[in-house]
Order: sequence, then structure tokens, then C-alpha cells
Amino acid sequence: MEREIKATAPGSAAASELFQLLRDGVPRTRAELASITGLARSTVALRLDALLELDLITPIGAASSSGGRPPSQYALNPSARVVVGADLGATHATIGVADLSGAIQVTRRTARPIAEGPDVVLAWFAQETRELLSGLGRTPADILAVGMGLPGPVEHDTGRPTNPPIMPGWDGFDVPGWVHREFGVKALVDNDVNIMAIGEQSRAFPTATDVLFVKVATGIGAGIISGGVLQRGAQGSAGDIGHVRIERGAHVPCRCGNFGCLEAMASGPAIAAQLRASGTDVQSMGDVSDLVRAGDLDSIRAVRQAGKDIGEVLATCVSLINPSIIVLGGSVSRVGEHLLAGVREVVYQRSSPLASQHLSIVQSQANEDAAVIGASILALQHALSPESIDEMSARRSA
Amino acid sequence: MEREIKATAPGSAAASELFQLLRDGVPRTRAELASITGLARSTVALRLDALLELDLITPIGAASSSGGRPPSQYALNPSARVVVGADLGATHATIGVADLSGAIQVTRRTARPIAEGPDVVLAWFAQETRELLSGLGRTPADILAVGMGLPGPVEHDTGRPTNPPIMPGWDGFDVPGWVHREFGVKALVDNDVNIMAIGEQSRAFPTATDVLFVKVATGIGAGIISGGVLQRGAQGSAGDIGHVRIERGAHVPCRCGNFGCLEAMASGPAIAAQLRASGTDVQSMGDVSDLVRAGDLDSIRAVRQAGKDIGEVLATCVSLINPSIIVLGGSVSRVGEHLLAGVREVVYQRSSPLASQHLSIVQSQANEDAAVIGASILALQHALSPESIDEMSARRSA
DNA sequence: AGACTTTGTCCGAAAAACAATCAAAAGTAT
DNA sequence: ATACTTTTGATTGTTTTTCGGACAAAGTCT
Repeated sequence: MEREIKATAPGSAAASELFQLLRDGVPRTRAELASITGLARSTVALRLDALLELDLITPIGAASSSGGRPPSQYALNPSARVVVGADLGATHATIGVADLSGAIQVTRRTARPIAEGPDVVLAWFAQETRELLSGLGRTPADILAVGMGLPGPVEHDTGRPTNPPIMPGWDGFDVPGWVHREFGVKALVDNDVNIMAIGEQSRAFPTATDVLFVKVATGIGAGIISGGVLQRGAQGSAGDIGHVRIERGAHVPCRCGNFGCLEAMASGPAIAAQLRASGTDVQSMGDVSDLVRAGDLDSIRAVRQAGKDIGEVLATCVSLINPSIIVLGGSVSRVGEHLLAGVREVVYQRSSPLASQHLSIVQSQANEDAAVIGASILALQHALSPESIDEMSARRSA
Repeated sequence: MEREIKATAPGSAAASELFQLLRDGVPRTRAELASITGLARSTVALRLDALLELDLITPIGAASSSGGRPPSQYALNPSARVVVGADLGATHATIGVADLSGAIQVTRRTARPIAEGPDVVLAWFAQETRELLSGLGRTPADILAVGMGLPGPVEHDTGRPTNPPIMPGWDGFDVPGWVHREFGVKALVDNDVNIMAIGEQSRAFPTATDVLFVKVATGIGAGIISGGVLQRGAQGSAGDIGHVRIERGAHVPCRCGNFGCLEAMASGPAIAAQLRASGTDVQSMGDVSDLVRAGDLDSIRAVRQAGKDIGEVLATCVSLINPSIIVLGGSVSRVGEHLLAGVREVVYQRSSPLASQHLSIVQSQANEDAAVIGASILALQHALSPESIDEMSARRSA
């Protein structure tokens, strides 16, 4: 026995179904909606009223007449509410506010070490969010949900980081609980690479169902979208390819304790270290980037070799999950085409024709925005789900 | 406009929803069903009637009384109809008939080379199926759907093999069309490794959502179940790990044209070839198995090395998709623990603690039946889907 | 301007689900 | 053995939801 909601306005009950159709933002007439859903025109009218009442849908001007009275069109009202998408990285944090269509309204990127711990970082996050909102003429009450990416393994169901290597104080911290106490809404938390994968797929390849997003920066990780859904694996550690062993590095130690890890050979710090060892004066990956752009051959060769190392692992990934697109993101991928060239060289050589003939390997197009976009989408997926919409209309009519 | 079904019997409309609850075969009383679904007892009664009418549900004796009148229980009627599951392998074919609970009623395994082409093989399949059915006192009219596994890449949506290397004459052949003309039902066709993965998961690990099934026989392939669903990839070639390159084989040519493929190093024929090269008199993998069982050290070493080779690839797979169980199947895996030991050695050494601490690596438990079970499940998934049930009740009341 | 077409709304009819009632079937107590 | 209690399973009237037609409104076309 768990049904208490009685005072439902007429039509509101199943209005969420109609809403799912309109989530894409495409304006439609009542007649179109009726023929798509198979419902009677009167029923559509009833449900539309409920959605208009919630302000989730707005009438958009009139469509052109086909001989008779011109129909009015209805579409998602993107500015009814907002979601917050945050990417809390190792050293920098980006917070964005998106409307209901997923369009980012504003973002702000700030230096903010995750190592300051959850209380400090989240308090800052809340403060920053309030500022961004008031800058948009919004209040925290407009927030429907929060999406958040963290630089470590996260148990997505509970939103708690699990044994994160670089997030002291965050292990097991109840992030959604904190957010709920602060803003009264649900928070969806995930690994930062996962939200980047979602963001990139939605922004650049909305029709692709099998995308492998690879982030190459301080570490190396992948986000896997298969069959249109993000794959997290049994413990949520799917995509952790940074510590896969590669041939070239048999005797190079990695901070994980093993030898020959991809991350010890092809990450930003690893590339810089290799160049330093061969006598080039570089401090960080930033210096390497400058040298590559200046045409320094050693640096170019090192980056391309890193690409080949990554390609070695990705070749196996291609055979295993058969994606149609591999996207390279992260700071190292922005060095230019050299990394990409190395990856392509190895992947296309080693993959079976069936898997590689339709495979594109490209650079991230969403780049820095990918994470915030992905976090917003995670939030929207929850906030605009049929269940959430039903709950909204139930609350409204109560 | 696409609604024509008007003459629906009362309650039949949404009866499929109730049916999904009862698919597990667990008997339930009307009161239980009402409290689970949240529907009124009278509504449950109405829908149950519709399902009883279709014979999909039977009353099972009475449950024990709790002081008053004992309730009668209702459960799936497994023997109402059947599905056919077939595994058409390279040289042998297995056909099975399962009831609606997925329990295999009868199987028959016969030497039948797939290379005879679709017309010959499928005609034989149809004939064999009829015989099996009449042996069970059934007719082809009892078939709800057919599931089928083929030894090559299959475009699952259309059921057509695509560029299969060992199936002359099958490329692009419309298998579901053929089956539909013969039996009037839908056929679900997939790669044989995929159906084995489904079968193994359902039989041995029904609660696991992330399972990697690896078949080691003449070839090497994997079936991936992630998040509870089989992953097929963009072109349906997900799991084709046979031609991933491994370190040890840098100079060993593979029939695919590349060098160092896993299949060229660790498949049944490859193990036999390596032993022959080192002077052991073996013709096939069968001979190797005999030697291993007899305790021949060279053979054991060769098998264990194959396990380590496979483990090398699987270590990457574990990092990438984070399964909770890896199952080894196929003829080579039946040699004993030696292959498994090799796999475990490498996988546990190379995987991150987070991914491997909850990882089991085991031998197939369903073994030969896995494929037929999986094919049956594929058929049942379709045949007992809400849509199919709705269609059945619509036809019934028409 | 008038005929025509299509939309948007209203309203009664039909269908579905609900809630309450009641007889039947068993166990339990006397 | 009989009365009583409890819970099922069927029935009936009520409420909610959806449908389908009717009709006015708002345009286009001649």
C-alpha cells in the first residue's frame, strides 16, 4: 500500500508521457501530438494544460496554415527552471548553469584544489552557485537538480567517492546528502571522465550510440557509452585504462606499484619526464605543448609515441566494445594532431576491418565544456524523467 | 493514425504488465499481486482472467491459510507454449526446445557443417525441430519464437550474417525471413558467443549484471553483458578479441593477416601447433586434452601459457569494462584448471585492486548447454515481452 | 465578401479502475 | 460438532480517465 496522491488534476496523471515527447525542444501542434501518441485530441489538450500549468511547456507562435486555421505550436520551455552542472577537478573547478534544453547559460572556472576536502569545496560550490544564479536573475529555488563530476571513482548509485587516490577526505562522503541539505534537490555524482563522455556524445555526436571518450591529462581514463548508455561496470570503475600494461614500458615503474602502465608512459607528466630525461628542458606538459607548437622535433616525437602507446590499448578496446567513435580529450589531446596521429596509426593497423571501417578517431569538440555539459545532462535526465514530472504535477495539484 | 484494435476484452489491455511480474515462475496470490502492483484487487482479478484465458498463467494449488480461507496461487504456465533455441556451430549443430520458464525440454546435437549453406542447414533445422517437437507431443504451432546462434558476426537487428569468415553462402542471408516463412514466428539471431554469454549468465549467475564470457576453442571470442544487457557494439562485432595483439607473439603470423594475434597463440589449434613444433605428437586439441589429463608437462605448460596469453588481453578488458565475473567456456577451457590458472595469474597481477577484488574468474558451468539456453532466452525475451503479450491478447479477443 | 478548411474547446458517452460489499471456504475455539 | 473468525474471490455501484463528435473561432482561397 503506497498510493496517497489522490487530488490529481485531470490529465496530470500521465502528462509525463507527453512531456517526454516534447523534451527534444521541437515545437509541435496539438494535432501532431495526438497522431504521434495515438491519443484523442481532447486528451492531448487535457495533458497539455497540465504541462502548461507547470510551466514546463510554452506555446510557440503559430505554424503556417495549410488552408485552415493556423495551429499554435507547443514546445519545451527551456527557461522554466535550471540545473547546475559542476566539474570539480584535481586543481580547478568549473560550475555551470544550464536551462532545461541543456544549453549552458553561464560557466565559471576557478582554481580550487579538490584536496581541500568536501566541506570546504562544497561550501564554496554552494556559494559560487548562488552567485552564478543571481547573475542570471535566478534563485536557488529554480534549481531542479545538480550534476557533478569528481576526479576519482564514484559509486554512482549513492554518489559517494570510493577510495579516491587524489581526494583526501572525500572517501565515502555523502555528496548528494550534502547537496540535498543545501539546495533541497537531488545530486547526481559521477566520475569526471564519465560526465565528459556524456557531454561530448550529446554535444558532438548526438546520434552515435557507441562512443569511447578518452581523457589524456595528468592521468588517463575512458568513459564508455555503449548501446546509448554510459557503462559503469560492476564497481563503477569501468574505463580505468590508465594502468593497463603496454609493451614499451616493461621496466618503467608506475605510482600504482606496477610496471609499464599506460599512465606511466603516455600521460602529460610522463611525456614531460621522458623529454627531461633526454635533456630537453621542460617542467610540465604546458612546456611540452609550447615546444610542439614551436615545431620541436623531440617533443613532437614524444607526443606521437604517447599516441601510439595509447593506441595500443585502444586497439584492444575497439575489438572489445566496437565503438563507432573514439574521442580524445583532456589537456594532452589539445597539443594538436600529433597525439591523434599516433593513436590512429596503431588502432587502424591492429583492428579488424569490420570494427575499424566505420570507426572515427577524433579530438574532443566540446573540450572544456564537455564536463559541465555532461553533468547538466545527468541532472536533466533525472529531473525530467517521467517519475520526476509526475511528482511535480502531483505536488502542484496538492 | 495507427490504432485499429478495438475489440479488447476487459482487462486485457494492460494485462501484459501483470504478466511481467509473473514471468519469474513464482506463484503468487491475488492479494500479493494487488499489493505489488498497487492496483485494486478487482482490477487484478480482471487482468488475471485475461491471462488465464490466454493460458499463459495457471492456478497452482492453494497456499497455506493464515487463519482464514486459504488463497489460491497463480504462476506462469511454463508448458503453455515452447520456444526453439538453436546453436549452429562450425561443424556441429545443437537444437533445443524450451518451455516458457526457459527450462530445456530436449536437445539434440548433430554433426552438421555450417558450410553446407543456409538452404541446406536451415531445411535440416526445420526438419529436426519438427521431430523434436513431435517427440514432446507438440506441434510447430506451439512455437512462440526461435532463437539462433551462428558462428560469425551477425547484425542482430536484421538477423543477417555480415562477412562471416567460415560460413560460405550465409553472408547477408535473411535468416529470420526464412524462419518466418517456415514456422510463422520471429527469429532472433546472434553470434554464438553472445548467446553463450546470455545462457551462462542466466543459468549460473542470474544476479550478476556485469559478466564477461570468453569462449576458447578453434577461435577466441567474448560476449559482454554490462549493466545487465548484452553489448553488441556499433557493428555488432563487440567481443571480437581473437585478433588482439599480445606481446609474446610478435612474429607469429595469424590467418587474419596480422601478427601476434591472441587466436594465433592461444586457441586450440594454436596450442596443438606449438606442441607439434616442439616435438610432441599431437594432431588436434583433443590430443592435447588427453596429454594434459595424463599429466604431460609440456602440454600442461602450453595450456597454462595460453591462459597467460588470454589473461593478458583480459586484464585490459577488466580495466575497461569492470566485470564482476569472467567465465571461460569453449572446448579448450574444459582441459581443466590449467588454462584458468594461467588466466588468473596474469589478470590478478595486472588489474587494479578496485576492479579485481570482487572479480571471480571461473569455468563455464552451463558448458554445452549455454548456447541453447541463451538462444532460448533470446527467443523468450521477445516472445514474452509486453508488446508480444498485448498482441496475443488482442488476437485472442478478435 | 463568402466558401472552405483546420484548429481549439466543450460535452456527453464509454471504458477502465476503484472501493465497498457479500458469500464462500477454511481454520480455530468452544 | 457447532459457532466464530479470517481471508479469499466474485459482484456491484462509483469515480476517474479517455474517447469521439459537435461547434465556434480563426485563418486561407476564390
